[in-house]
This record gives sequence, C-alpha cells and structure tokens, in this order.
Amino acid sequence: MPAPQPPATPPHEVRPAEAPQDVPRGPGLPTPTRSPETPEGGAARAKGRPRSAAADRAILDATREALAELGWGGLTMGHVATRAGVAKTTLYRRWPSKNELVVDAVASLFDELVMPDLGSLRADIEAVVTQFADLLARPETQAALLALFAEGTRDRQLRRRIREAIVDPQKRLVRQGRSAAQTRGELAPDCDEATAREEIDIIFDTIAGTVEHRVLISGEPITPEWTRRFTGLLLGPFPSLLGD
Amino acid sequence: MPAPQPPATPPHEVRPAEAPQDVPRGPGLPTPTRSPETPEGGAARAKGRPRSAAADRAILDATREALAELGWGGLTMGHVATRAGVAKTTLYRRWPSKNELVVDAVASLFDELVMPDLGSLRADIEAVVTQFADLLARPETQAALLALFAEGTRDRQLRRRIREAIVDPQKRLVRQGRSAAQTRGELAPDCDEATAREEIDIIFDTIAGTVEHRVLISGEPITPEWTRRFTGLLLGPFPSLLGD
DNA sequence: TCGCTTTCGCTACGAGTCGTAGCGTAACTG
DNA sequence: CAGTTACGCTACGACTCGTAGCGAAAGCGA
Repeated sequence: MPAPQPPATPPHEVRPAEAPQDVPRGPGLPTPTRSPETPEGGAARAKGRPRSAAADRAILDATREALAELGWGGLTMGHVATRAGVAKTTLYRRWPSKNELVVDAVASLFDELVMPDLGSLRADIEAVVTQFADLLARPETQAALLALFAEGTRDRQLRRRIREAIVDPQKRLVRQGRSAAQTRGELAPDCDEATAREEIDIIFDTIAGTVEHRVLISGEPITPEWTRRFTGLLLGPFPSLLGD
Repeated sequence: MPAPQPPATPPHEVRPAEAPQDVPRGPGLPTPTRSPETPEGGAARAKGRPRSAAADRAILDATREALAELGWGGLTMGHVATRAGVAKTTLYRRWPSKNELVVDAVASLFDELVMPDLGSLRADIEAVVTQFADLLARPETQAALLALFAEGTRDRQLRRRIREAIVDPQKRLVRQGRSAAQTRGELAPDCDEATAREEIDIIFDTIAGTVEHRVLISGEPITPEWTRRFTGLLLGPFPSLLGD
C-alpha cells in the first residue's frame, strides 16, 4: 500500500522561456516537493489552457508500471505515452527526456522513507535499513535506480536532480537519526561542524551503499538477521563505550 | 600505468553450436582468465581460418577508449568497430551484444586488484580500499560499472558473467585478507563454515558498496583520511579486543 | 459572448542504432 | 588441391528518439 501520490509529484516544468535553472538552491533546503502552482517568481500563471494534473499522474503511474514490467531498457517514451492515454508530445512538454521523467517517477517512492525514532540508535538504524531494503526490493526501484545513477555519471544536470530527489532524502534520515541519538545521550554532541558532516557522510555512504550492493549487485535478500549483524557492525565502537 | 593487457582477455566465444554454457564451474575456481585456445573440451580447433587475436585486442581497447570518451550511452557497436578498424559483423561474431562486450572490456581492469598482505588487517584494508577507489576513479570504469549492474538486474545470464568477471575477483580479496589476518592471529579462526561465509559477504558488501556509493553516487573523492576513518569503522570492535 | 493564449491529440518526419543476411575474399589445414 | 572458417563490406528491416505542424479543446479577461 504505497501512499496514493500525496502531492502528485510535480513535473519537471519544461516551459518555454522560463529558465531560472541555475538558481543555487541552498543545500539544506527543507522543502521536499515544490509547489505545482509556482507561487514563487510571481509570473502570471492564469493564461491559456492549464496543464492537466490528471495527465501528470497518469504519466508518472505509467512510468512506474512500465519500469516494473519492462525494466529500464524496455521503457520507451512512446510506450509510456500510450499506456498513460496521452500523446507522446505531451510527455516531452513536461520532461526533456526519459532520464528526468524516471527521476520524478521514482522520487515519490523515496519520499515514503521516514525516520521512526524508536528510542534507541540500534532500533532506529535497523528500521531505516529495513525500510530501504523494502524499497529496493520493488521492481520499479530496481529497474530505475542503478540506471539513473549510471546516467548521472555523465550528466551533471541529471546528477543534481537525482541528488535532490533521491539521495538527499536518504541522507536526511541519517542526520535525523543521529541528532535523535544525541538528544537521547547515546552519541556525544557535535564538537565541530565539519567533523559532524564528515561523520554523517561516511555513515550515509556506508548504509546506503552496503544495502544497495547487497540487494542490487550481490543479489541477496536483506533478512532481519542480516540487518542485525550489519547494525552491529556500524555500532561497533559504541556498545562497549555506552553499554548498548 | 595500467598493465598492458597481460593475458589479452579472451572474447566471449560466441561460436555456433558450441554451447557448453551451463557448466557448474566450481565456485573457488582460481584461474582468472580462460585460455584463448580452448585446450579443454578436446574439440578439434584447427580447421578453417583462425580468429584474429589482434582483432580481439583492438576491439577491447577500442571499447575501453570509447567508454572513457563517450560513456555508456554514447558507446555504439558501430563506433567501436570503426575505431578498432574492424567490421561490425566481426564484433557480433564474438559478443552477442554490447553488454557482454563491455563486461569483458572492463573485466581485465578488475584483474589488476591484488591483495597486498602488509602485515596488519588495518593496512590491508586501507590498501584494498585505495586500490578499489583508484579503479573507480577511471572514466572507463565509471561509465561502465553502474550501467552493467543496471542491465544485470534484468538479465540473469549477464548477471552471471558480471559476477564471475567483476564481483568475484573483488570478493576474493576479502577472503584472502581475512584468512591472512587469521593466520596472523588478528582474527579468530572460523568456527563454522556458514558463519564465515556470511561474515565475508557482509564485509564484502560493506566495503564494495560503500566505496562505490561514495565515488559514483555521492561523487566525492576517497582521500587517505576518509580511508582511515572508514577502516576504523569496519575495525570498530577489534581494536578494543585485540589492542590495534 | 468573444478573442487570446496555452495545451492537447494526432500524424509525420529525419536521424540514429540495433542485430542480421548475403556476398566475395582471405587464411589456414589436411 | 579442396574444405572450412573468419573477415570486410554493403544493405536491410525494425525500432527509438525527439521535433514539427496541424486543428481542436480549455481556460482567462474584456
């Protein structure tokens, strides 16, 4: 039961002569979804036929379905358009290419990740790992994620989108879990800003990278037993210092 | 200075009516490269014009070059053929598709990974991480690796090839490093076969996954400082038990 | 109600890639 | 020498991409 498209993930907004593209966008921007009505910018929006929000949803749904059934290589723009009951040109009015379309289609899945705060760092990590593993077990995610990352190694614009929509939401969980553990007293408070960021980065790469590698590359399942072991590995130094 | 194609990585061998494909191939097979002259099988091989070994090398070199310059998406069979000075049909006589060709082209790079045995587990891990990071820093590897993994999620035949040529050589290092540490006394000897395999798997996924995620997805470099920290994370439980 | 503007569905198109087939020739064996 | 296989070349059908042009639809303001 995935959430039924709560904010209807807005499209990529390929409008002619809009192009406020390279806005710096503060790195810690907390708004996960941008308003579909473009309240910012102040440009008049009430002219001409409005874009069909139903088409947006139909296209993104069709993209996820096609991803699950046909995989990345089998997904074509023409197929998605047909399945969504929409003209192919309508796709290209919203997304400049397949890559951006798939990022948006998959991004909403990553919005479902939440930080539980179960009362202990160990429990929180295990919960996050389990959530992430479940997400990676879905065929849409499997088909899209590595292919997107691969495309991103050559396209910096796409890499930015991926980071915003997929990577940062994951990293946010690490940050939240860490600060929760600090308020609980399980972890020492930050002494230094730079060190804290490095620590978050290394933990994030370790959790995300290891789980992805296990599921997508080694091709083995994430069992509760494995999660327990892996969490133990991460927590290695701490139990002995703080008494679990 | 990469090694200049030492064993000239043999092609995929798409010969008509050969097909001893699903040989079990013992898991611990130590021979990293198969002989290009197919001495096994005993089938008469000395009939007709032999395949050009020079063409093999030219094709694989051209593939790596094209990968580095154009990326995965920009690499086409026609382009590789032209660059190798070879007809396109010659490519298809040896490799059934782009995927298999790229696996073989990249596999030789992974053969360069070696286990150093520097006298301590910590030093060995740091050396392996550094080697792997250097490999991932090369443009051919970056362009190919994630794309291959992505294709592998849908193609089990390809997944098997990837595992043989890319994943297993890496995992072998973990096994070697672990057993070296055991003979040194840094790690307890295996009490149980299954547990040992699980431990190797989890360490392997953690090292490979984390380094890949850091380099290819987070897009940040692997510095000596980072390597030191990450190794410390892995070794977490041990320094306190064994006195570094 | 009437323009104005923008989106929509449709068809068609050029460019590019894939993987294969057919041909004549080159290389090697017995 | 005949027999066999690899090679280079050309051409092909099928497919995808991303775009252009058209008439119709759906909103808005006067």
